[in-house]
Amino acid sequence: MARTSVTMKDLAKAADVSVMTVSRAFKADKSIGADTRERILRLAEQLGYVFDSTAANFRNQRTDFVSVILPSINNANFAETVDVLSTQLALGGMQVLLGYTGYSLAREEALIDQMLRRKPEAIVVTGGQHTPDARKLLAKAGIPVIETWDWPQDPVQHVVGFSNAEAIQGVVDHLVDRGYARISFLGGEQGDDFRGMERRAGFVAAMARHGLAADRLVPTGPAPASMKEGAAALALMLDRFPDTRAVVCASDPIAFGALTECQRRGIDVPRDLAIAGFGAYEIAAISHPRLTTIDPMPSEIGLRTANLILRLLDPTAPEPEAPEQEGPIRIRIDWKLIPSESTGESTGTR
Amino acid sequence: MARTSVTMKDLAKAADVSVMTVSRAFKADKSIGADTRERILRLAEQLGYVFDSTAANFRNQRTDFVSVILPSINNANFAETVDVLSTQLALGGMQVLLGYTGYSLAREEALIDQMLRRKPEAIVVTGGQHTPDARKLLAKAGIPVIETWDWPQDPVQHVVGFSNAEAIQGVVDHLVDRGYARISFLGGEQGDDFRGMERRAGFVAAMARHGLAADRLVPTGPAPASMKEGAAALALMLDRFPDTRAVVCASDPIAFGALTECQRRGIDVPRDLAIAGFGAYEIAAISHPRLTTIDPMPSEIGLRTANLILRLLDPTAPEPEAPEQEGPIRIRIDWKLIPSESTGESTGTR
DNA sequence: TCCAAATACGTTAACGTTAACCTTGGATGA
DNA sequence: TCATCCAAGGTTAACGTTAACGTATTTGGA
Repeated sequence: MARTSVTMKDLAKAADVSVMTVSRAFKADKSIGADTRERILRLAEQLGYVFDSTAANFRNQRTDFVSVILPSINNANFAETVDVLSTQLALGGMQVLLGYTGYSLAREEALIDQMLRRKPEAIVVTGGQHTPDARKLLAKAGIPVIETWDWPQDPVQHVVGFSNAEAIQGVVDHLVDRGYARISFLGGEQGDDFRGMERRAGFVAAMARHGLAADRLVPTGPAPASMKEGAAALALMLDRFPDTRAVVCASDPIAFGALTECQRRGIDVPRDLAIAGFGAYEIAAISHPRLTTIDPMPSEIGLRTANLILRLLDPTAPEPEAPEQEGPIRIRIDWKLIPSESTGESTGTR
Repeated sequence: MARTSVTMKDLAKAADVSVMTVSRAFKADKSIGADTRERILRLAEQLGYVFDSTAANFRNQRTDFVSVILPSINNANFAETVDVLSTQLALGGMQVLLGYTGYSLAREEALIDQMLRRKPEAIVVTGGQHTPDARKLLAKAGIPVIETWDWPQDPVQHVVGFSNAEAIQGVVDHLVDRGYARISFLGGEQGDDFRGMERRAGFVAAMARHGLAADRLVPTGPAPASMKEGAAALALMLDRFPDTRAVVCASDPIAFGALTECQRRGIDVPRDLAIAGFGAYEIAAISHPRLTTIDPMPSEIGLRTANLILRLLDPTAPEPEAPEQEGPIRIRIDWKLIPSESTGESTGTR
């Protein structure tokens, strides 16, 4: 904190008014003369006064913080959600407090505990999977809790998300529709990577629904899966299931890694092998060939989450019938299948 | 903030002790009996008490916040710096406050102003370019100011960065070394994208140093340049300077976009055209061919910045001779050239 | 002309926690 | 046996801002 901090008291003395008048000068308060306000503001400039939000927040019992907990910021999808969320909340005067779990539920619990001490107005978590203690903390926090990027079977409170399993089924349907049958899955098997695991489960379910064997499962390492791991997984897949005609990947980085491995081996995509990803990363739209993928609408998630929070915290909002309990809000995000070059043209059975 | 907040006062009443004793129970304070502490902690659990850091921070005049201002979080390089920085600072009990400028100096100024009101312990900015008012705000903030990801000619205070111009010269040297002469540059021309512009300037200077013409400059759009813009820029370059044998790109996304455009056109990289990027993104290490690039050591920047902050704020640090003014610290990060497949083998003049 | 209402301030107390200092009842040692 | 010390607490006041309320002074309408 600044060593020599000029406070409102100093300003008041210099302007020969009360501290309250100074306070009013910095607010949209009409019960202060225009000239007085201007004089105080000019004086503030001169004395180098900086408004102390921490004191104001403390006094008002309102921090204007929103805690956002995510696995990692080093992921284009999460980054986009956070970008939009932060920007939108900033418009409402709120500041996001970011925390990273490193894909560990234990760290998530510790983070939630820490975050709650900062008295945020709301807390946003990624995924619907938490430790029992984390759930308890969230439930008793007394502030809006929003789970995102998932469609929890038993939500804590509000939800802005989608079913990863369903989205993957969209990919499988697309491949089956194009005539593919011998389909492998790359990714998601390890420990705390619940989104990856849910995508794998969705793959298995979708294959079963089509009467196809879903035993071509190739794991990648613990989350986050890198492009390199995608390449390695494809190599492993070719070794174990050489007659595979299409691969569904748990993420675009995995898919792109797999694509590069094909390029190195002279395997033509999609002629010899089709590849589908997940996430609609920038790379999917420009790689050669372009990757078929699922767009989970990360900016939509960020936007809807921000707007939900602003609405929940808006004191001027029209109270519903039951004054205190409006009930949790569940916003389902519509993922979009983006069919592209890497899963080829529809040409009968393959 | 939680509707019904249990305070230390409530806890004190329940435990039949003074508020101060409760406070001590939550600190590493030895002047409290082990049994009393345990009793209070258990009671806290029961009553659902949550420690209020905002009050503690206010009372202590210490927020444990560090403001970090960057162009965008949706950039793997910045994201990595922030990831490491946040994680490292969290070890010291500090929380990062993130702000995004969207590559606009005007927004940077507004952000700095807002951030300073939160009374952070230190402020980290990206780049050495600021509006005059922003500079003034930083200089008078009374807290450590660290400029990163750049090597400012006139630093505000501390610096953890590198010269983008020099780094690009490393790329040019590498290309010239491999025998390339007709070299184009893609990227960096627009408004507030100073890092891109500095890289372009570095390119021009390096070419001049080698006695080569540096007139093959192809701009991309305003920052951040996308892969798609990289592809478009390459197309434009081929049109304008068809005899080009190598392209230096202001970033890896641009370089990868250019690479895909080559693939689509049947241009063999590096046989027909060499491509070099900047940033050592994941994609550079796995694309086919792999991209020659510059690693600006983003995690190193984050780590060194975090450690610098922790050291500057550590009250137990040995005071230097002059008690108050140690003088600004300038940490130069060593970028690394990563030569790879996209700039081919050294085979004489091209 | 006179009173009510509006305008432009000032006063008081409080938000939850903690540094600094004070108090008490043993234990310790000579 | 008594001064001394320590462990384990308690008291007081303060961090900077603002909601709520109080008080002059001016304004305007009948």
